[in-house]
Amino acid sequence: MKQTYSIKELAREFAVTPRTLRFYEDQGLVSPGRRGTTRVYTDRDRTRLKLALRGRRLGLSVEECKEIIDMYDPARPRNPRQLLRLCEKIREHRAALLDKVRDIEATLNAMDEVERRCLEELLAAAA
Amino acid sequence: MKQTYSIKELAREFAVTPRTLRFYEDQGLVSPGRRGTTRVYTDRDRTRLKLALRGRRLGLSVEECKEIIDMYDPARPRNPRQLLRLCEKIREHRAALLDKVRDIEATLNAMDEVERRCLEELLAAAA
DNA sequence: TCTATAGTTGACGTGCACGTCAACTTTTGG
DNA sequence: CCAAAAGTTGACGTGCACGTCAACTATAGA
Repeated sequence: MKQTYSIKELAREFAVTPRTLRFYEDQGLVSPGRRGTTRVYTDRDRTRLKLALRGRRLGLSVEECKEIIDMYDPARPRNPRQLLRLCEKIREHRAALLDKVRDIEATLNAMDEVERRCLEELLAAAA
Repeated sequence: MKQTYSIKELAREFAVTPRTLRFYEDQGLVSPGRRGTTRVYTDRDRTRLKLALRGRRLGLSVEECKEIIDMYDPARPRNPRQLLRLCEKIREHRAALLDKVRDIEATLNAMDEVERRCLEELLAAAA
């Protein structure tokens, strides 16, 4: 459990370029500290990056990732009204993710069907 | 089961603009016929659109959607070598989709955790 | 101390996926 | 028959997510 990371380290770990990490900083997704002029990423930055990249892979925009991650940030203090809003948002996001799961399932089913026909044809060709 | 569709009809059905459908045609994703100069979409076009938009929602590029849809097209004749390639590709795509499912599951778990803490806090605030 | 390596800030470029006119033609309902 | 609605082809604009220099600075190891 290292506490800090260089930009190169995190870029390599997450298979992105330093440019991407600087871009995400511009967008307010992470705010690494500085040692002199050099960026120093904490575990919190690393976690936010991990979540952001996960969101990106699922097709979310950087802005959407930021909003969600900010909202879910456990360090953020909240009043009951905000907590209710958060619960609401969670339900929305969950629904959106379940929609995606349905898309994936539909695609997987279609792929199974194609594969089945594919194997059938191979069998017929082998005869 | 209508056989043909206007550009407006399909745009409305899939909640995109006609511009998008023309763009997809430029990219070779669909090739509707013409009645005079007006586009006439068939059920095949409609199916390809449905698959394409599903792919888009999952974060694929239009080009990727096209490749996959072309490859899976049942109307396409294939020799055994191509069939084997297709099976290979299906395995790849399936693996990619399962990766996405894992991302979604991880996100859902994180959301459950946030919701749990959220409800706890609400409970504490109510006391 | 000197050099190689890593890091920094601009600033401009790029590919993608459309949006947004404009100018025009075509089709359809009254 | 004629107006309104729908459709067409360019062509340029836009927002996003970085890529790609350039020019410079900081730092660490021999």
